[in-house]
Amino acid sequence: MSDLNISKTSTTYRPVTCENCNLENLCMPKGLDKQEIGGLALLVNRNNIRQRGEAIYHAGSPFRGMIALRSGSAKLASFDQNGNELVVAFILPGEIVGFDGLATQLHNCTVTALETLNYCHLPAHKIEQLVINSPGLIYVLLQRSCNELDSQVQKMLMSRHSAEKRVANFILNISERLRVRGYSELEFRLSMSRKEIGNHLGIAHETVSRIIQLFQSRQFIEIKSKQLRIIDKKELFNFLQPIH
Amino acid sequence: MSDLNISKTSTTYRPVTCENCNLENLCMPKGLDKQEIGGLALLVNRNNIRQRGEAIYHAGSPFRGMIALRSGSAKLASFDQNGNELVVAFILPGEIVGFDGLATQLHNCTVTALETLNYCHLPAHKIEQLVINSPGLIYVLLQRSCNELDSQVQKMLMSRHSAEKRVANFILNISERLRVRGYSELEFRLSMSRKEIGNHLGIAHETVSRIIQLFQSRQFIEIKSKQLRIIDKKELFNFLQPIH
DNA sequence: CGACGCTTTGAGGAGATTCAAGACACGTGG
DNA sequence: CCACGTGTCTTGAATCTCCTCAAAGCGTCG
Repeated sequence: MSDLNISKTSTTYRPVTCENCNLENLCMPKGLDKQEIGGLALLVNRNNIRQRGEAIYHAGSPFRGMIALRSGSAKLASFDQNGNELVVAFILPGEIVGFDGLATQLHNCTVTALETLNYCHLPAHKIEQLVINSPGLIYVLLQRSCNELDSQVQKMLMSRHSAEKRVANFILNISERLRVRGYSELEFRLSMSRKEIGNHLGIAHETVSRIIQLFQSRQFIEIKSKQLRIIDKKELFNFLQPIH
Repeated sequence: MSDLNISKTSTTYRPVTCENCNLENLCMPKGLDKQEIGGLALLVNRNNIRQRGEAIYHAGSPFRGMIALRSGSAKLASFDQNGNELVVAFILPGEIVGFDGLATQLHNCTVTALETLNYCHLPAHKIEQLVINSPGLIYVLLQRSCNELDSQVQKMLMSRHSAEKRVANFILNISERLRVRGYSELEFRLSMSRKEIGNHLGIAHETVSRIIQLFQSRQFIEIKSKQLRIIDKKELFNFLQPIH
């Protein structure tokens, strides 16, 4: 609380709105005019926090609206009829979730914090207003949704490849997404467990572990627990080639 | 041409538009008011035809717009860097494709006719008009896109299961989609090859063949070449249960 | 009718899983 | 600050599912 007050009285402080959000062009406003961004700013709830293990929304619950992650990371997971978890995606800052509930008005997935995170929330009941007042934003959501479809197809393509290629691609994919968002692309923390990685990639967690050790033994990466450093990006890319 | 003229002078003839399309509630107009449907009718090109093996659009080509299949069937396929095909989905009447090009304005996938087909086409350049003139339609597209995402997650869930469960689920999935669209759910023609089924399900075509024969030997189905009859739907469902 | 592709069936092998057990890391409480 | 316990991670060995390769049968279309 005291920290917050200091910030508020600081001369450099400005409240974070959509206009000056540092996720510009990564979150929803991409491609909108200033008027529309201003309108969006009035609808969005900012600065929501979740601790590791806490959910933002649950599978089966009514559609909550769209969520834009500002910091931290999360996993998006679905469940089969027996309650087995399927990790659909890992979510990084600037990425959006919520599409899994938009069509049916019931969430298909659960979003769970992998570490302390902060997010913006566009409530479901305000989306209808946007259809009339800011159709451009709905179009942006449509584009985002289609981006998600594209990346699902990419994942489907990867599922045809060996476990080694999947892990190499996974590391490079996280690296690239962090780079685009201004984080270090060569050194970062894997906030998810081996089990969650394996679940997401469709391989056993023991296999993930073996392959990570293999990459380390070949000096492609250095791994200490969850801390990852990419030593030889080129060799990781080579792993994706047909010869392997 | 002469057939067309006969139709036009026939007293029972009415041009097919979005207002009287027999795909009502399956194609895009779902949830739109009459004015919007009328507006859409002016933008859509109807009665496009492709023969078996011909493409509606190709991966890598500029976004053509949205396609609603009216009759026949198609496959939606992506390709990896080595040109290997990945069958992303099979498309049945009333279903929509085109999302793979909407975000990037370049198609990610190729759509190929599996048999003679007929489709409606909403051209790409007219979609921008819709954002302003008929935001409701963009919202419908967003919902459809999210439906696609949901079904991709379902496919991801199935990929965790055995080859037998995948084939059982595939047959039941086609059956259900045909039923919803008013076709026979127990007897139909599989317009795709075993190879394409295997590619889509992530298993070898020999495995598909073996499992289809297994199902036939157990009297769950009857298969003659591509003609399929479901004899015991319940037993196919049983195959999806954990005990198997 | 011949050729080609699709489908079926068999045999052997490879990659990944499962099971098991020990090492390690982390958070808690003494 | 260290001991402790729990969950995560690593490593090994045996097993299994499915793939690959091969060849024959079938269907279809020019």
